[in-house]
Amino acid sequence: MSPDKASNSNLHRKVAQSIGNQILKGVYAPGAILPNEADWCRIYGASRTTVREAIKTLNAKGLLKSRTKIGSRVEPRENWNILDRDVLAWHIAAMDPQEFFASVQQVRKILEPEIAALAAETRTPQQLRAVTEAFEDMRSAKAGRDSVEPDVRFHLALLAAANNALLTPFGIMIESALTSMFEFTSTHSAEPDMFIPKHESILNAVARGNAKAARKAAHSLLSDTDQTVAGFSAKSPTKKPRKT
Amino acid sequence: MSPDKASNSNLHRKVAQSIGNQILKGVYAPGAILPNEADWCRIYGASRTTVREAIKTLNAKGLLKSRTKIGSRVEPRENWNILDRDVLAWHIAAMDPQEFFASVQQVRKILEPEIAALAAETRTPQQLRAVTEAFEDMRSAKAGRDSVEPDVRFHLALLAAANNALLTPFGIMIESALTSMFEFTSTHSAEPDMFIPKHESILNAVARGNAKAARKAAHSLLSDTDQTVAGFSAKSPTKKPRKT
DNA sequence: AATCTATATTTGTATGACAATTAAGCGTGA
DNA sequence: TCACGCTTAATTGTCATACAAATATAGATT
Repeated sequence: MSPDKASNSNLHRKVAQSIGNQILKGVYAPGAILPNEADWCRIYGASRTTVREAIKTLNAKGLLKSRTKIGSRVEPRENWNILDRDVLAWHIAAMDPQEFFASVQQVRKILEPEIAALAAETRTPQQLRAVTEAFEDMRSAKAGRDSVEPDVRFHLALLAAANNALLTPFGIMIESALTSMFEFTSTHSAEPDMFIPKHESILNAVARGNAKAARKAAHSLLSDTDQTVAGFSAKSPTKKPRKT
Repeated sequence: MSPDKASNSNLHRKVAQSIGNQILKGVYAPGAILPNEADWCRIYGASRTTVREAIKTLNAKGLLKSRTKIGSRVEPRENWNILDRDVLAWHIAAMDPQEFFASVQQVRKILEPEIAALAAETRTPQQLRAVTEAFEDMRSAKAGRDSVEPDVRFHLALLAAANNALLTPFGIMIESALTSMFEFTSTHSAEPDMFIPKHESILNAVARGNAKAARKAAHSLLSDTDQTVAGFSAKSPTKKPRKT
């Protein structure tokens, strides 16, 4: 059916991506049994070795559980490693964008202020320098496609400076969200300059070690982002919602 | 060296667990190149097929990246899927327990109040029922080993009721934390009865749809948990800290 | 009706071979 | 001396085939 572009080499990777995409799209729902390995071999024209490696990959990401004589069964959603880079990409591809942004913003509003606060309290000089550099690059890039990479880097550096390993998986979410959000903001030509001072406030608070101010500044930035999202949300055509 | 017990069947699983454990222990640091597949075959007395499936698993969890002619290189920590069930288990095995609990509590204090608030706002009747049932089971179990399972279920049901897919990975963390925390609280004979009213407050707030009260109740429960952790932290012998 | 047994299906493991990729060393020429 | 291209060797990637192990299902037995 869907060719599932997957330009990258590595056959087992392509197969994994294709099957993963189908699972996230709901072609195979949680609880369902997948076609067996021989079937996949025929479908993709690949050897069983290759197919098995693909399926092992999906097992490792929590999408499947394989058992002898049974086959591979799709796991319940709560076991999926949604913050895995690949799984998140498949998820985004399968989901209504607005719904996704709403989920992301909800989580960001919970986490990022606290991340900023933690960063203010625990950042090392090195970590502060990383944040600063990202900010400088962001400012000098000014606008356009070049500003998105430092922007992402800024938020990731902040996350790293929070010094809590259990929070790092959110880096992938932030990365995904900011880059795909840029697709919209650039199209809709929202001015990026207004965000620079907000970022600067966070940076300064973290530099001063002022957790409270960092929290507040991060909160303020997110409110602005919220408005941007709401802006293109209102304009963009509504996709049919999925109930799952 | 370490036999890495791994009682479960499936040879490739055992191999993956063993290698994964070694990576989390720091035997192979980020950036390092692992022994090649032929070496692992000799080490574990397994076929290359099996070893490759194990390595694919670790690739899928973000611990490794394999490339032709290079071998498998350990990825930087921020790419590790730390909230994956296996990775988290290896992490716990490798880490100083106190340090781990500190990280967990930090995250819980950030997330759980907001999760409770979201649950109050968005829970379906079914989801509320799941939370209620968990609470009832918890109350009837009273104490001992039987109370930990409903306790975990309570928190997971709450998480599900928050209706945000991006938060679900934390279920694994909560599960891990509560069960291993129980190892201590039972040993140190902390009374579990004092927690029941706190859970009840959360349940009631969620039932009433009162987000603010739910947030406050969850916060209050966590403060108590904090004290318990601090309690056995003070008593338990200090392990030598690891700088990583 | 219940229990055991045989069987068939599916994943799990092993072996051996060759392809594809590419780092590193070598050589050639400017 | 340096730069560039070529060869080579090391490692993962893919394939084909065979057999082992687990276990749901159906059938036989009591």
